[in-house]
Amino acid sequence: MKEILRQVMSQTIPIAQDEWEAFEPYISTKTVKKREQIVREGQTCTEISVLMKGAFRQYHVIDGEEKTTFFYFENHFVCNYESVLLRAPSDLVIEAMEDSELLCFSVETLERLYRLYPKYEIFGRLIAENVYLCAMERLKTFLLNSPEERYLKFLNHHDSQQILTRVPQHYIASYLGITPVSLSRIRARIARQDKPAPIFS
Amino acid sequence: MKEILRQVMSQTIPIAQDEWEAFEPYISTKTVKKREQIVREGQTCTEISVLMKGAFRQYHVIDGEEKTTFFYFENHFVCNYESVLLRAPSDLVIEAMEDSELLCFSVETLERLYRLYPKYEIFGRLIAENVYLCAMERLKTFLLNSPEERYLKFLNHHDSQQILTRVPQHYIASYLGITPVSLSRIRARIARQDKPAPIFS
DNA sequence: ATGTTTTCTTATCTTTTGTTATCGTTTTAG
DNA sequence: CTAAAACGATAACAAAAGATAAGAAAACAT
Repeated sequence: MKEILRQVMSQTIPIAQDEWEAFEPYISTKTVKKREQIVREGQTCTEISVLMKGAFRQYHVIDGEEKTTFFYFENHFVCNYESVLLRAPSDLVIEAMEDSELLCFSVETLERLYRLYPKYEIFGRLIAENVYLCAMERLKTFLLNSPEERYLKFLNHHDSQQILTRVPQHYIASYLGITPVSLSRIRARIARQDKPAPIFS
Repeated sequence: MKEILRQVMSQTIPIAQDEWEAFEPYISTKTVKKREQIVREGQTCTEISVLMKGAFRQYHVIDGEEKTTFFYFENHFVCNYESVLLRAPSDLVIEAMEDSELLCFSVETLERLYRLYPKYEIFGRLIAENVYLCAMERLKTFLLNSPEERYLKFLNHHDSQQILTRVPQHYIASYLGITPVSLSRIRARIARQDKPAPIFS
């Protein structure tokens, strides 16, 4: 089970046996029911998780409205990275969309590893660089693409069959920065273009 | 002169004398005329600069149109960080808005320092974490704020007197993800609210 | 200095998006 | 299993934003 985390981490940098053994005992498992929150508003995030099974969404509450800003799926790191880095209370919620299973370790543990093994410092940098690239990718779609293009890119990025069945559409709309009605229109427009009007009308 | 770079770097982590001396000889200066490009489309970015004097903007060319996506001012690092990290050709241009002066060093130099002094590895991580926080801050304004709120936040973030005189308004509009006409309307709306209609009309 | 270019505002028209409401369907909870 | 809630498509109307053009003002070049 924990081997999966090692594999996920090894995607960035190989980890030697002793380095892994200093880490492994500090990893715990967590099971979470649908709608449970693993990061709450106002609470500082001190744990980092890897999602083994299930799905989460992240949202801000603005004027009583939930604005979905991120999705988490299998094999991805789940945490409010901003809250971790700034040691500041979270301004967002991370909530399970399905019953889920996680591997967890504390930020404290990671920082201890930074000091013990320089390689984990590199790991920390690669993680930061990686989440930066993701954030930029996402930012660029807002600056350079229309909502429709944004939706199509979103589908391409994920397994579009899977995501459309696992994630309610109005969460996706929020994620794309548009209203559910608007997304519904975009979908109708795309469907119309894919299947042009029949010759005999 | 180069001391300023040391100061900028020391904002993240203190740098010892020997660590600095391993770096200092590899820093060069560069003067750039207005409209000159220091990062070109299609070219991989291999240099990191610190802006001593002047101002730059970063833009993507989409359907022949220049979409401004970032501004750089004094004491900030200037580079296409994505291109640096991925060692991939730049999809954007970084161009001087004013005659400018830079301190430059190569990515190669930084990576050599990573290997020589672990502290530079930490420095690299802190830089990555920092640019991530900036990217997220910006992303959130698109997801959570209206164009008008975005404009007001933008003014608060910078010296609003300065930025409005140094940066053409249509660049700002592009940066905010709206058209110049739209920004002009927003400004008119704000001005109207600030100075309500006189009693005698 | 002066003619040209760039920049900003404003007006008009069009398109897109948001808002609200309705309806049928699906999901959820007791 | 059934009532209630949530979800998605669609329509109608309102609001906002884009496109375009015209004109004034500022910046720029020679």
